[in-house]
Amino acid sequence: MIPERPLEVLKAIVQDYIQSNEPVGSKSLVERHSFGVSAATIRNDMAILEEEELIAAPHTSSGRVPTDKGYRLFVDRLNEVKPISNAERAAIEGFLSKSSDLDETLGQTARLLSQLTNEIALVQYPSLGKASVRHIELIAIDEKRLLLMLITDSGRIQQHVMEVAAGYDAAAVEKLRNFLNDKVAGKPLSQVNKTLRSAKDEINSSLQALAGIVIPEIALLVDANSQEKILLAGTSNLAKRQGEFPGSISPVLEAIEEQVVLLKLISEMQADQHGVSLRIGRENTLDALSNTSVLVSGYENQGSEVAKVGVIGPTRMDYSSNIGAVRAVARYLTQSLGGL
Amino acid sequence: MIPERPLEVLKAIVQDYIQSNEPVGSKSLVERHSFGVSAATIRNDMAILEEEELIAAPHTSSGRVPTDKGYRLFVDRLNEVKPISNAERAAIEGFLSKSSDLDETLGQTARLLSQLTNEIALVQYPSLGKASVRHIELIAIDEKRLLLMLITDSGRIQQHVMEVAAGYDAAAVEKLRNFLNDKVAGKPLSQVNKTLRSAKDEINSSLQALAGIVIPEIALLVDANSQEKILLAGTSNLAKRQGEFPGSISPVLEAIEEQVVLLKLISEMQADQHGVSLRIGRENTLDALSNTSVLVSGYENQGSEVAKVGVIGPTRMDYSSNIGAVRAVARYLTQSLGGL
DNA sequence: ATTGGCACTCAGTACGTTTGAGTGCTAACT
DNA sequence: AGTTAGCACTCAAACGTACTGAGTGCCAAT
Repeated sequence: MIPERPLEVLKAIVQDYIQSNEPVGSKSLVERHSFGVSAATIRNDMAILEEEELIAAPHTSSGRVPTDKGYRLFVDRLNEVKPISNAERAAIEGFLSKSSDLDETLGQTARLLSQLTNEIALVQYPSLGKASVRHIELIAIDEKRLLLMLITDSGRIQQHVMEVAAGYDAAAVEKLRNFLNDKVAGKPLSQVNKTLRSAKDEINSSLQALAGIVIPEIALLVDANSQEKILLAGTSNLAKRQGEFPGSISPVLEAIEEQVVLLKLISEMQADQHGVSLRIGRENTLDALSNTSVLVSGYENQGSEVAKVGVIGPTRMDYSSNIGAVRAVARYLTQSLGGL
Repeated sequence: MIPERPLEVLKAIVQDYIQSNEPVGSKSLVERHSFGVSAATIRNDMAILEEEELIAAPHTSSGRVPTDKGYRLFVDRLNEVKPISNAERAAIEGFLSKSSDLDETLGQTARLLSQLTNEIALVQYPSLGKASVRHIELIAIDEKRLLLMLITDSGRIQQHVMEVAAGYDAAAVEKLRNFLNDKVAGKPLSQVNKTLRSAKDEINSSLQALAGIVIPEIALLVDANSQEKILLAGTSNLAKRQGEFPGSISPVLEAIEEQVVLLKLISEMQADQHGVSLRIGRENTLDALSNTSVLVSGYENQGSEVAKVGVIGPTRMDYSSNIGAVRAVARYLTQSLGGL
């Protein structure tokens, strides 16, 4: 395998390049790090690294730049995760403690993470794939309108207001609610629609009219529920650095605004030993993201449901800090949601 | 005042410049439009326009570019609003008809408008300033948790799940709900907190513990309610055109991600004769937006509440089309929300 | 009021030169 | 065998110079 010193050289190259955004050459390397050997020796080591495709030269005689493979080795074997500073920790705690509802909390989290990392932050809404119905509520708002609520065992609540023909009966609403809860409470969301469809016939004929309105609305809520969603923040962070970014940033922005694609991408990613999961450059199957790295960590809502939170930035990102920040934010988010 | 032909020339300059993004000169002007006069004459007219600061030259000998003042005159006096195409109308109707809840609808609207205009779209959440409480609902989810809901007369619903000390009484919950509704139903949101604070003493002592938990939560919901919010879409549209954009786009992105500032800006804007409201370049008090125009129109939710929807783009934007698109989207949005 | 003519301006482009950071290789050294 | 100094070589970027052409401004003629 590759001997020790060349690996140290790779580490130094990655660090210097992340800092300066300039291809780094042998001379500046020996100046800034104390290898105890001369530039010529470093050059030999760099030749080895280049042989292994861990670094590459943008053009024939220039400094070297890490390849995706180089970053990967760096992250996996050379990089110590930098713990977040106390100030940052305080910021996270301050931000998340005053959260009120889920939307608010996730929005805050995204903004916070984008400020912490100076990258684009993403927060996936908790998936409801495995959730089941805790309760269905029907409330009369006024003479013509009913409020339908769907409460899942993960604590997520969705509601919808329906117009119904005037003059329904309060007792009927009560009856229908009890009927519905009998049928679907405890059932996983995925089975709600089927269950209700087959139960339709059992309904007391006096309730049929009302049920005919309510049941399709339940179906809508269930569908809306299972549709996943991603929140973004800090898009300007990418724009701010368009100079340091190879190529154009607009395909990147387009790609990540395309929720479906992004969801697919992050759902494919499996957590590694750090509890975080990282795709570097072309490791992303998306062409538009071939110059960016995607870094995510899972967080938990109510102990079981899991979704992801993370950042997207140039492959030349500060992995040490970002991994620390993403991990910390995911942890605090889990904590904050547990208490919701 | 300025005679007729120079105004026609200004119109042509604006149109050509919007199309080509090149400073436009007298020669190309006579080529592309049939003024029936020679380039030299057009030059004289251009001298008048320059005198009036309606156009300016980027450098001594080059074509002319409209100034903010030029765009303003163009929009106010020369521009016919281009009605949206049938295809676009169909797209809007298709999109908005399948909306389910408010969040969904507004999100769709933002995306739609950004696609229609190729600009950044913004949608303000309906303001709740004048809304009042229709109903407060308290529901027991399980032994330890209560669901609190706040329903306003505009149909917006907010909910929050609270942990309460185990072993509260179902009857007590019922009582507290009735008490709360007696006190605040029909009251404007702005008075809810005050009313509840002064009503605290009237509460039956057996309910005090529960009320002590619930009332602060209501306050939180009210506050969250009155906090305004803006949705953005199509940020990549700006990045896509960074080439045609003078200066850097990142201050712009930063500015519009700063909700507070943006809210202040659009709330200052008053609708003009077209039902839309437009700030061109430096007319925006924000420095960061000195190269952009902000175009908004009001929409209505449930007949009275009003919020804004619009686009942000370079001053060099297609005002004809964009005004048409924003107007149409605002109209359809009002319509779609009316039926919610 | 309009026009053709003309000198003038200046961003942009093309092209050759210089500069310097950096490489790769070899031969000497430990 | 690993390390090093030395050196020829490469090439992007910076710089300088010249050229081009779209466009102006002005004047005298119509």
